[in-house]
Amino acid sequence: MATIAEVAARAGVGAGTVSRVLNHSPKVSETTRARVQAAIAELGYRPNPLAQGLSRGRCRTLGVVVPYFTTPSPVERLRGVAAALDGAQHDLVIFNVESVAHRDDFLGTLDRRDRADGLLMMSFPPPPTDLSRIVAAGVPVVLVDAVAEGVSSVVVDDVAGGRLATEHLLELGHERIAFIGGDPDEPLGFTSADDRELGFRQAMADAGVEIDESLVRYGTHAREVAVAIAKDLLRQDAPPTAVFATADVQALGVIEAVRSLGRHVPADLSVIGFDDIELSAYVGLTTVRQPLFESGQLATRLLLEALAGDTTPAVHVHELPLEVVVRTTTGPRPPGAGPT
Amino acid sequence: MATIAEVAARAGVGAGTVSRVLNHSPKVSETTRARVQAAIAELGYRPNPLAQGLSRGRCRTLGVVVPYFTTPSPVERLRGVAAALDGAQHDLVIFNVESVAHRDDFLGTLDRRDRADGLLMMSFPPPPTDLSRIVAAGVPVVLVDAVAEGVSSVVVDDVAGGRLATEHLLELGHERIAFIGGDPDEPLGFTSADDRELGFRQAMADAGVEIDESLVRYGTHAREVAVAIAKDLLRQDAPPTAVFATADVQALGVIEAVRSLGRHVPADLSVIGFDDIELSAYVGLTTVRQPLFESGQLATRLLLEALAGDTTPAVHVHELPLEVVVRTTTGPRPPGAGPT
DNA sequence: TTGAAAGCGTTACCAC
DNA sequence: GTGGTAACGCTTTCAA
Repeated sequence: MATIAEVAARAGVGAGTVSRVLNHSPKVSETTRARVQAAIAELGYRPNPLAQGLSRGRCRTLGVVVPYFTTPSPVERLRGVAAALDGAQHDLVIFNVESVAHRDDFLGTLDRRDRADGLLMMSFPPPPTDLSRIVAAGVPVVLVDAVAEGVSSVVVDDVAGGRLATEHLLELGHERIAFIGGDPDEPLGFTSADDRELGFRQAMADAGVEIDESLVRYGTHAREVAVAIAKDLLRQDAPPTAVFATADVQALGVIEAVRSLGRHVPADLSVIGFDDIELSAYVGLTTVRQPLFESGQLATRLLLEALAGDTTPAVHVHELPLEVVVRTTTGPRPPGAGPT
Repeated sequence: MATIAEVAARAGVGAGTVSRVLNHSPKVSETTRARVQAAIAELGYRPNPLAQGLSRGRCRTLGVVVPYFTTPSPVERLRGVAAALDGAQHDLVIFNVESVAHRDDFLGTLDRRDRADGLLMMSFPPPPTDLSRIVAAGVPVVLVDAVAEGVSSVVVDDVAGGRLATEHLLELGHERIAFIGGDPDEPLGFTSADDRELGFRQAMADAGVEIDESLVRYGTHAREVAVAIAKDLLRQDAPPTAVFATADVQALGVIEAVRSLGRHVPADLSVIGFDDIELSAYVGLTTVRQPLFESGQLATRLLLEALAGDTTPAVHVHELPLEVVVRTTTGPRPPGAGPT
């Protein structure tokens, strides 16, 4: 592999000049530039990224810290990241988080420009001390689906989303509405499900409909868990006529449970989810759509901007719109469905 | 950020000694080691990866070159990669390929240890010249779902898989079997669908069943494409009673088409796919399961082995098993379904 | 406009 | 065992 020194020798110039040509410095005469470029071409020279990184203090790498990066929502977001990164001069490094230990490992070491030029953190609230250490170290950070003092973020209004979902069910005449939230023991502390619950409660209160707390459940995103919850819900004396699950993967589990009991969606149970993952369109799940792809794309753009400009862009919370996508899993409350 | 020099100064030793402590060299006395470690702890020192990389000629990074990394099969494979990488001292860099230009860009620049210590290439046959250039540069490569001279790979027997799928349908009594292969204009030159077609043709021939070439179609993995093909197939005068789609995503499109025509699976049409992506289990798709997760995991292990040992491991083609997973989308040929 | 040389932070070789 | 000191390959002053 040719080095800058060899190129310089061949072109009969100093290494500095080659570097200037490489970095499009305007202060190089046309003739030398041509000569250097010829030498570069002849030698098939490409700069060593490690050396550039060491010298410049950056490493042309974008890190994405993301829990369970192969699950549907993160994947959609990463699709957006990849799209925004296309053509940009940065490699995409994935820091997959599956436990608090993972998270702390990564966050503990990413507070320097030699590991990643910029960081995207997705769907988990970074511990404030880690975050501020990283920011203080001069590593630009953009949060997706989380907010924190001093860093830009891309979010949706989960409370409003919870309200939207609930209102949709209320409008269809449902009153015995079950709610399935996130795992309360989730170690990474995701908050969006809680916010959606808040929206659920607000909408119910606004509609003057009392919540039957026995219909409020929580569970992980494992399909079996949602299946079990739904079965239990349906076996009650007074089963719900509708369910709001705070994640599509849970909603899909609910549908599976309904079918396995020989019941039908939405005739016996209306189901609305949240996210609008790819699978949902296929299955016909009614859901609150959040722009997952766009969130990754926008966040990446913000990060690239922060990297490009020498002036740090203003900290801003970008809110993406939410929208109820009505498909086939929600319908009017069945006429004889118990006392209101 | 503390440097090795500062640590050395604080510990009252030379930088070399600190380096030795860092790299667990045995030739350091216990007392100095303790002193150095104390200094490291006090200063919160962590070595600069860029500098280490430059000096050592490696960069503790594993690159995965993968087309459409957010589609179901690659995602499953990446899950295996991440699992195998857990705890390993390497960052995961994704080189997402969506065009020949992408591919050539990456393959053109990845022939050096300063970009990635090792490379996984998934599901596309790397151009031989690129591959040999990379290998010649000393970058260990493992192929997944592709084979090439001189590099280890993890594969399945796609021909046998095509046979398996076809035999399953034949055993159910089907004879008018449609086939949906991959896009012949696919620019990256995936070959697995072609091999599966070969297996399809072999099995049909072995069973003495003639193939109606009007039932042999090709298309991309976009769902609409499979939907269109299936609709067209079903509108024929003598429609098929079964379909073998070489990818689950296509099979799902077929099912969608059947339903949209008011027909039923498998009563009107049996459908078998290939891959066994996560969605397939959910939908109940009968399919030929290939160990996607395991392929990524095994390939990563092989690569890590190659990186760890100073002796290059023997080149070997690892074949993973294939298996028909019978679920609910295939059934016996309906009695009155046309002449055999 | 250009060359020379001093970093950037490690590792590894060579003496002691 | 340990310190000193070249690399490693680039960027970026500083002079000229």
